[in-house]
Amino acid sequence: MEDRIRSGCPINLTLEVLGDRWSLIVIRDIMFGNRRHFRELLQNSEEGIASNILASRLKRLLEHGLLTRVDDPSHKQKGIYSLTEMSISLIPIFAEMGAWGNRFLPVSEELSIRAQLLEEGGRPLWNDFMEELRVLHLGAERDPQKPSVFERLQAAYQEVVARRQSA
Amino acid sequence: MEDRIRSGCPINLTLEVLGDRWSLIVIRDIMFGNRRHFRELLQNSEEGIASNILASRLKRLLEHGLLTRVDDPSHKQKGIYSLTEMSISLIPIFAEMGAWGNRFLPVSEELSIRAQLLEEGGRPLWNDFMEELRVLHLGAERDPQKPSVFERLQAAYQEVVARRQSA
DNA sequence: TCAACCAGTTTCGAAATGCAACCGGTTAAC
DNA sequence: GTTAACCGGTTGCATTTCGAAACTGGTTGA
Repeated sequence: MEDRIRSGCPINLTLEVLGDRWSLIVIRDIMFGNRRHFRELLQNSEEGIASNILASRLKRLLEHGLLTRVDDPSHKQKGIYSLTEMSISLIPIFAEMGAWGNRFLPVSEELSIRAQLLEEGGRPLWNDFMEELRVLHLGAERDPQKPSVFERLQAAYQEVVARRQSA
Repeated sequence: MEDRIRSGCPINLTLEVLGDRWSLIVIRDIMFGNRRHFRELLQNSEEGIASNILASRLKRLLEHGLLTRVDDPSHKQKGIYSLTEMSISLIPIFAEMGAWGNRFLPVSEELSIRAQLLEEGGRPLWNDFMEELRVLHLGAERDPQKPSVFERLQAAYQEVVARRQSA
C-alpha cells in the first residue's frame, strides 16, 4: 500500500489511511465485536479476511496510530489490540456509513440493527459509546451510572438473530 | 474490482461500493468542485488521477447508481455527469470524514477550510447543501430566498488561497 | 507427551494500479 | 477550408496488491 501523500485535502488524507476494503472492517470488528486478538479477528470475521491481509492491515493501523498492541500477560504469544482516540473518533463516520448503507444497499436484517440504533440514537448516543470505548480500550474511568451502549447494541443484535432462527 | 458480496453488514456493503482510493475523490470533485465533464475531472484533479482509472471509476459509479450521464447538447463528444440522490446523501459521510481528517491528519490550510465550515455548520448546513445539489444535479426547484452554500464554501476557499498567495 | 492453539509468514497466480502513448471524432480560430 | 487544440476515452506494459492455501516455530493445557 502506497504511502506517498497525494494532496492535503482532509477527504483525501482520510482515504489514504482508510480507503481500502479491509481497514475499516478490522476496526469495526474490534470496536463493535470487541475482538482483541488476531485469531478472534480472523475466525469470527463475517467477511472472511485472509490471515496475511489481516496481518498487513493490523501492522499498517499500528503504524498510523489507529491501534495499539500490548502483550497478553495470560499467554506469551497473544497480543491484545486496542483502539486509540483516533480510531474511537471514527464512530460518527461509522454511524453515517451505516445509515447510508441501510438506506441504499441490500443489507441483511440482523447485521443492520446496530447501524439502525446508532442512527436513531444520534450524536448523544455516539458520545456515550465513545466514552465507553475509552473505558474499554484506553483504561478511562467508568461512570457506574450509565447503561452500556455496547451491551444495548449486542442485545439488539442477539434478539434479531434469535427471532430469525425461531422463524 | 470484485463485485461479489462479502456480507450484508451496512458498513461492509458501503465499503464494497466506495472502499477504494478513488471513488469518493471523483464524487468529491463533482460535488464540491462542480466538475461535470471527463476532462474537468482529469485536468483539475488535485491528486492527479490517471485517465484510465477515472474512466473505470466513472463507469463503476454509473453502474452502482451514484452518478448519471447525459450527452452535452453543446458538444457532441462531451457527456455531463450528475449526482443522484444516492451520492448527494453521502454529504454527512464527507462531512464526518473531513472533520476527522482535519483533526488527526496533516491537512493543508486551503484544502481544509471547506471541511471546517461544513463541520461547524452541522446538520442544518448539510441539509441546505444537499437541497442545493438537488437543484444543480436533479433539476429540483430552487428556493430563491436561500443563500448558496456552494458559493459560501467556494468563497471561503478562494479567500484562503488569496491570503496565502499574498503572504 | 502430545494435540490443539497461537500469531503470524511464505508462496504463487490473479487482479488492480499507474504511467504514457495513442485513437478517431469535434470544434473553433484563422 | 484548413488546421491546431480539444474531446472522452482506450491500449500496452511494468509494478504493486490481493487472496487462497499451505506452512512455521513456538505455547499451552489435558
